Amino acid sequence: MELSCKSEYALLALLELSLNFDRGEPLQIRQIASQQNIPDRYLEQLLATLRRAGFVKSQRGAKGGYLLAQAPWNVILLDVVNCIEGLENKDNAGDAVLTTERQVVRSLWKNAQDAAREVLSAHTLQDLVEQRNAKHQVDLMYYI
Amino acid sequence: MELSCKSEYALLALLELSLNFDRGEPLQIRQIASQQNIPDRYLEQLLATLRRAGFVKSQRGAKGGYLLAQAPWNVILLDVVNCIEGLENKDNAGDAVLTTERQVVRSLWKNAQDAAREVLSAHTLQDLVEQRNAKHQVDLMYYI
DNA sequence: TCAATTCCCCACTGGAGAACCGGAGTATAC
DNA sequence: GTATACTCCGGTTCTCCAGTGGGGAATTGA
Repeated sequence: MELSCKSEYALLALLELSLNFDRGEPLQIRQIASQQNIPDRYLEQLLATLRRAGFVKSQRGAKGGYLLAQAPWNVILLDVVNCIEGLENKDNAGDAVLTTERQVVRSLWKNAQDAAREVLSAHTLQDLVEQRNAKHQVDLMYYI
Repeated sequence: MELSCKSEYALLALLELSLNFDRGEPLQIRQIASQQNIPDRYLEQLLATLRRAGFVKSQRGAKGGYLLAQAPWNVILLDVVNCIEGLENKDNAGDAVLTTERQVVRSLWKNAQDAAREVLSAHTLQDLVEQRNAKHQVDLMYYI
């Protein structure tokens, strides 16, 4: 459960696509990448993962690009992170038997993990959009 | 914020030391390691870190070993994890200016992190000891 | 039809950190 | 004064992240 560059990039890309959701026009990798200072060849891979997981749709050819596959308010952030982070289910039954102490430590850790997950599962892309718009207003006021 | 082997090993070692806290006799690396299936040469490094951070005391020479430096109910688990995990404060001001979107994503992530930290900061080694004792009882009952 | 554009797929590299091993040194107990 | 056990320093192996590169396929527009 760590926010790697990967997840951050993915969330940023989805956020950009959310901001463009109404227009219906696809956004190109290049545009998203330059907007958010992400290496474009790398972002390409992440978008491929997001596409395979059904978060975005792609459109090939000239004037192609990426579109959000679902409305922003239907996309749970936890799902995105799980998808991008690979969601490796560490099989506890893997290495034979765990000592009682190990079980206790693991279960405690699971509690902490779940607390973090709960936060992520309580928000959607729409929330990010709204926060970003609110913050954008504030930033503009300071600018003036 | 991830439970690496490192942190798990450290917590297990401290848990073992907690179980031995009343006796006042030091526990040797070898004993802890074999008890919990931890490579002993690796555990040595972790205990060194814990010693430098003041969580354990060491005693050299024959009949030496490690002792808990504080009572189990005074050791916050979050502190242990921070100590062992290195607690790298990622300076957001590092790479110049962050886009509004990046700030929003980061702050959301911070919320999730804090939720996890809160769980860890709410428990001490004593809690682990109690859970382990309770679970041990249950396991014994099943065994009979 | 053809060229430009854009996504698609596979493979590779470089670096960082995790996990772990070995050896020489040093303090302590008996 | 010797065996015990920690201490410190270094090295190795492995995996994954971050980023790069090249060739191929689909679509648009002329």
